[in-house]
Amino acid sequence: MRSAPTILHLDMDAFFAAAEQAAKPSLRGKPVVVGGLGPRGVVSTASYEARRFGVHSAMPMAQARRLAPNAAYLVPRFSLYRAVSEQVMELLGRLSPLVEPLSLDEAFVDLEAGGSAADTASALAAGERLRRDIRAVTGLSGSVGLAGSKMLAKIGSEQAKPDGLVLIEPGTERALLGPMPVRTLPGVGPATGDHLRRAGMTTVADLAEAGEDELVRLLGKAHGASLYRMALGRDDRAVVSERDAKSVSVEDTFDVDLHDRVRVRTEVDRLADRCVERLRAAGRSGRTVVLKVRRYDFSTLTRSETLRGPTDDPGVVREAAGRLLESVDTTGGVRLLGVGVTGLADYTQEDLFAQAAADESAAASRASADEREREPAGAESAVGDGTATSGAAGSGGGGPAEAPDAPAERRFPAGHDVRHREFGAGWVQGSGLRRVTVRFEEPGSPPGRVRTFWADDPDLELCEPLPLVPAVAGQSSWPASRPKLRSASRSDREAGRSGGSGSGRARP
DNA sequence: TCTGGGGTCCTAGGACCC
DNA sequence: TCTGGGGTCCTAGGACCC
Repeated sequence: MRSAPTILHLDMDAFFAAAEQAAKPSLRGKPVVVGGLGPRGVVSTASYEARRFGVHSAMPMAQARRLAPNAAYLVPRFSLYRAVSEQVMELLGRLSPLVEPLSLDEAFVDLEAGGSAADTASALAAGERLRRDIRAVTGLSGSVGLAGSKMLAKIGSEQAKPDGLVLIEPGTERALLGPMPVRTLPGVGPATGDHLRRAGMTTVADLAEAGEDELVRLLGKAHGASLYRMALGRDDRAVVSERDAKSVSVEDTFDVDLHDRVRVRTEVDRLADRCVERLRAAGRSGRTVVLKVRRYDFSTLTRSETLRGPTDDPGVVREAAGRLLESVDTTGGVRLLGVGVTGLADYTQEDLFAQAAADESAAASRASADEREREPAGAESAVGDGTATSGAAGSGGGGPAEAPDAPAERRFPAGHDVRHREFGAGWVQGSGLRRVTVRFEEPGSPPGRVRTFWADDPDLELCEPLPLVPAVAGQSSWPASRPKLRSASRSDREAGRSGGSGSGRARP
């Protein structure tokens, strides 16, 4: 607890949706929903316009479509959000070396450690200046909470939303928290909330009154004790930058439940490979392999195996995951599979035995891995205009790995940026039936017009997201414009492969 | 057409060791 | 040895967060 409100919490407003609206002028002021477009997708972020229809995060997409049929539905574009996030984090870094990112759109900043504020007036000034800078550099709005602790700074930014700033003066915490619902406190979710309500506690004041012993009895040692402290407004957690990841995992939910054991095993292998890719990219290795299985009835189980030493070998992880799969009953169908690695160490291969054993199987399996790179072609549409938006039905089993044997068709995912040789920059409003509908507009432009092309039109190229605000001299650069991004080279590859057949615009 | 994907932390029981 | 206790590792599951 500090006597001055020098802990800042920043939370970008409806981040993914707001970034899409900034990128697509025709969507500004309209309901926008970002999330998975497949049959089992959920909402990542809804714009404030969409929230008025009752759409919110984690809601099944199907329900969102019922509530807001005319909203624009877009898949997340993480390369765009990461680029904007880097701009924002760079601005935070100017306030203090002590910045703790919580996600792409959220962070704590220790203003005192940065020497940028030591009292209420200067903290307020820093917060307001930050909000102005964020808008100038990214075109987006963020909300700021300022307080003497992390918890209250976060509660402050929540209260400030959207596009505001709230400063909680140290000393006023208990009076402010008292009447609030218990769910306001971090760590109180649906289960704990119910638990407390059944015990007759609905407000933060109720918790403070109950006392620590009662809360520990109810919720367990760690949770009870920390909740009691929070209820009193006590929170001494420091802002910490640079936390090492403790696990790496990947998982896939399939459009249709998997029943074929062989197919399940194949998917586990692919997930193991993807997991190891990420592990290696982070320069780490891990000792415990975790398999996650969600069955047809949503029951979820995990099985884990700890190796003798850390590994980053795909063969070793595949085989461990495969062994774990043996112990799982999958009759009835599999909805989700996941493979993870924990017990991370910095990249050091200690287990030479495992390494040697793995090398053989890795070599064998790698040969077949290349065959499965393709993605399914399908019909999808970004705008809720009644167009069908089935997600890539494929031939039978469904799911992310399913690919038709038809000649490769270029994919134009709804919402992604494209460039046309004649018409310039735009984005994919819908695709399917070998056609692509593009709206030609970009961040600085007025709302643009729609045109439709054949999917194999050589004049049409998928491209990287554009900056949301034109670059200004002296301002931070646009991270996405750096050449290292993988997806750029990938779309080049795909474009190169589609040559041959005749081109020309379609006018359906 | 119910329910994503990537994480973190905590609990609890059993094994195993001293 | 009739009976104790603590510490650590492993495994499985659950709550929570964005």
